[in-house]
Amino acid sequence: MDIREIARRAKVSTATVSRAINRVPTVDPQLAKRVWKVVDELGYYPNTQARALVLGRSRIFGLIVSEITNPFFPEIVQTFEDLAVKNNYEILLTSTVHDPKRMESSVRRMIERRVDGVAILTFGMEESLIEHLRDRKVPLVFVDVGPNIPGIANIRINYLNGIRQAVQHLAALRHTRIAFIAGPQRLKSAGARRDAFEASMKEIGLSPDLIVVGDHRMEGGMNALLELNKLSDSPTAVLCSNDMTAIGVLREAYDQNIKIPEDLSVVGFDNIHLAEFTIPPLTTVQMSQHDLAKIAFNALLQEVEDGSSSPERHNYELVTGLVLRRSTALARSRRSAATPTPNRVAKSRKTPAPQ
Amino acid sequence: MDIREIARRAKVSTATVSRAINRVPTVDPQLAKRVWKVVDELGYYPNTQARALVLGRSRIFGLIVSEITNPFFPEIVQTFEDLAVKNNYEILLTSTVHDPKRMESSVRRMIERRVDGVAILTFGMEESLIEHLRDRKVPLVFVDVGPNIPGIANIRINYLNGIRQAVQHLAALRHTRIAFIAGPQRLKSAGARRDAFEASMKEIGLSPDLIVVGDHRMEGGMNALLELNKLSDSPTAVLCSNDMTAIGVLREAYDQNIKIPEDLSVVGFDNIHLAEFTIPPLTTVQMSQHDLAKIAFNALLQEVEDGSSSPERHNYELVTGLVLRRSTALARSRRSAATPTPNRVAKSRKTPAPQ
DNA sequence: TTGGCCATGGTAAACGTTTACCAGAAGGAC
DNA sequence: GTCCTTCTGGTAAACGTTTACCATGGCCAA
Repeated sequence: MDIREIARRAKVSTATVSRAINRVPTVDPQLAKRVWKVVDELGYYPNTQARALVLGRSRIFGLIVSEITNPFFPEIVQTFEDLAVKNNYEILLTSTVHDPKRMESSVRRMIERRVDGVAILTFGMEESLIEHLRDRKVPLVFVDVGPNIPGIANIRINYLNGIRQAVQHLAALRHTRIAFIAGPQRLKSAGARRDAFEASMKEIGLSPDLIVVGDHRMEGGMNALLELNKLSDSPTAVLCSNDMTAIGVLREAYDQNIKIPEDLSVVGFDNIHLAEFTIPPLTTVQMSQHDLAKIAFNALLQEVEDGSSSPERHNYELVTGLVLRRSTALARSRRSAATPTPNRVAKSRKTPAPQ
Repeated sequence: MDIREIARRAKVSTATVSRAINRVPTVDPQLAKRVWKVVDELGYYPNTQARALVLGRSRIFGLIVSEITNPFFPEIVQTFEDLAVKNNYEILLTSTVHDPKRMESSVRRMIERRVDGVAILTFGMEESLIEHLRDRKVPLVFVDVGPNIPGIANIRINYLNGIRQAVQHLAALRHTRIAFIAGPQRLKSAGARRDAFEASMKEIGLSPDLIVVGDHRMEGGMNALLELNKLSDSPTAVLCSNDMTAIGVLREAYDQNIKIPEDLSVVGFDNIHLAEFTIPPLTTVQMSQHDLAKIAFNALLQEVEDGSSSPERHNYELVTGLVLRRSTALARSRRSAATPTPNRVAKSRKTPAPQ
């Protein structure tokens, strides 16, 4: 169904229909009413791609995340979505699952669909891809230390702040053997967290040598704790590069019958909603997903609406801070050296579902 | 940058460029090579909206979920995305957050963007909205008992199967006071789960009267357990309408110092990835998100590619089954009636993050 | 009455593709 | 050499909008 169809039935021209629909004030109220009547009767919806074609604006924002199944991201996506509906935008979501090929196809898809802007929340993206976007003048916003390409909005995250609080919190609880479970090495954001950890440790005269790398997922957290416990002088506290890792640690500790927080203090990072519901509830570094999404969206919106990308708008900073819950406690004066008895049950109980 | 620009530089017509790009075999290999060279040099990407306009196909599928922050959905979205890239589709995601207004705008957006099909994974949608879509001949696929509109593909979920297994499992562990924490009442899917519970209980001669309603979120699970424990004859086992609810139950039990599974057996539903990482790991009814997404996607794909919507393809069934982990155990012969001592800490510890 | 100005709506071009249709070249048969 | 066929590539219309530009008609002033 056409705008022409509407025009025919309302006995006006397509121009008038278009004007009526877009509420151009110069159109006679009588005519407008006639047009709207037909529109409603026929259940006509304008074709956005035709409109986009002539307007040169698609009203679509791209959102590239690294892994939608990591609960960190859905919270961002939801806020982004909320803002999108409010502003009459769509969001084109891609999840790169850390795969370079997928990153490439993400970027390609964004360009082919002629999105009006892209928010990049995946961290290991090749610079060449980003330049590809920049060359087409697609407004871009980066979260975190993106490659330092001039003219691209960056939301810097102040990791140090929150991580320093976490480390000092642990130190105040008399922990000295504090381990860090890092994220995937190629991720800049993971690197930044790790750097913040090292800096914070050194600040208070502790050596940040207990570092093992995970994968920002629960599985990695489990393995990391396993590894940490093999050490002769295993830590009394672990700081994790993200909450999912911490959840894995909690889980592995349960298997090993290590009591949290009595035997081991655990701190996460991100403060995803879930962190309030772990057992025990997770002390973690907060970084507001909501604010993050909001800043990203508005940065894009401004750039496309104003056209201008004033340089002072190009740097945003997101603060982080510690939120205390129940996964941290005073370090034991002397931690028992005996290997804790595992209560891991036989594998055979993990019956796969019939299918 | 245009197809015309390419044509000019390659010294051919736009028709040839189009044909070369789309790999039409009748075009001379020499010419094709010339075209591709220019395309690569200029970094040209076809404009999909122009293409969609003339083709009458947008290569976009709509995906309406009820709450992207519920971990159940991201797993579906991921699979959907995977299939989308493979088949050169985009997905237009909307999250209705149980808001009728958002459902309406979801549908409107889908239509305006001229999606080629819609998968509906939100459950309380008004029939009128659905008919709106059907009237425009948009291929539709429903998960679960959608309204019974003929000509719309339905993925029926066999709840009874899995829930019966769960109930029988609990009964075999000598539980007789088995409670059910239902989902939001207006959700048909939640209703179906509840019905399956009631039927399964009756089958083995137990009365399904211990039912309290939650919200399919962790908060609701916590409240529900609170309520259940107020009862004089509180249950020794709880079956939850979804895993998030179960996670809430676990969490509340922790606060109340109720040991899982010794004092209380807990069973979830959905088998989200997280269920393997709760404490204790959650026994739950499995329903493969992956399969679900796959079926939904393929149903849509077939309908748009074949055009035909053969009726036998209109009904799919997804099986469910129990997966045993560690949140269930033998019922205590006599459960202590004493109220368990809460170990809930003072509220003041829940320090909000600085901001 | 006539000329000019405003207000309003219509005509048609443009956005960037695809493809039906056609034109021209090449080659073969007579 | 002429005609027919085949193969390949070009011309132009179409997809559904928006909007610059123009036409019309009404009103007022002289």
